[in-house]
Amino acid sequence: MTQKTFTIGTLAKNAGVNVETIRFYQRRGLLVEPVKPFKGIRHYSERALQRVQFIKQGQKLGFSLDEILELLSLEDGQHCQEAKEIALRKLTLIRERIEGLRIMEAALSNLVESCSSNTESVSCPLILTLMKTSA
Amino acid sequence: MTQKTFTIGTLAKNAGVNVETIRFYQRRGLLVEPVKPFKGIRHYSERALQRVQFIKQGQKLGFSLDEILELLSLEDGQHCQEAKEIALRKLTLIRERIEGLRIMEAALSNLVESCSSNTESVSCPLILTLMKTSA
DNA sequence: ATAAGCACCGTACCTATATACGGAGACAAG
DNA sequence: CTTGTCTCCGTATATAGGTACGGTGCTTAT
Repeated sequence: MTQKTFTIGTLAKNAGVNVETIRFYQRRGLLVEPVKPFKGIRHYSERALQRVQFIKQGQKLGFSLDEILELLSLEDGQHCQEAKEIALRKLTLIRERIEGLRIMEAALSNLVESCSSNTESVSCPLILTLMKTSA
Repeated sequence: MTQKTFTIGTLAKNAGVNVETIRFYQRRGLLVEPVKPFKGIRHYSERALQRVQFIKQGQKLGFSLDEILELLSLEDGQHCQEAKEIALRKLTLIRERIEGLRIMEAALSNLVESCSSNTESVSCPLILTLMKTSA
């Protein structure tokens, strides 16, 4: 089984990020810097690519790099009790976020609908009102 | 009907933010700076408070201030066609985000469960694997 | 009528998350 | 065996989102 590997440049390209970003993540401890062979260049694994993709996805979902670091620590195998605590904390946060997004979703689709039955101007006090209830 | 009003300080306190943050939001156009009575101080409405709360909630849900500005523009009454377009764009984004969060949620609760039946160490390749499918 | 506590304002500074730059060495293609 | 394209590394700069500072001048309680 030949393991696919990347240079930092191809890794970055595959992940859709800048080379400097990879180096930045290494400094931040989000990625391990692979050993550099004497007089050679570093090689990155498929797994490293997955990690970068995970980081980007995590960011889209609203997590900070520090939070993502915690999530990645789960991936690395942990003592059970600690892993469970982290996971439960994140679960709570995630569920709250989903709930908040659902409320926004409802407000917006309501707006779209009232907009479709009305060619004049619309406003959406709904957004504020709904947000209040969840704040 | 006596309208409740706030000074910038009480507004900030009620919203749980710093006074400077209110001023910052004004500069960014997220809040209107109320007129300043000659030789007096500005007064903020209940509505301004709701807006600040909305901004903070939006941030928790992963929106940038620019995105929140767009969402707030819906609140202000808009020409219908434009409002609908904005709303639909945001709806797509929100639905994607919810979906991504649900995947994370599944991965994490799976981890918690496998952790409960196992007092040793655990790892969670699930997270990466699931993320891959959604990336 | 004076001292405390805000409001007002401009400007400076801070943290997180990158992105850019510049010089030196590696490597593949012609 | 040169030339162009990488990598490597340290350092500098950029952008978003605040937060702090310092001076001035209201109001308000004493």
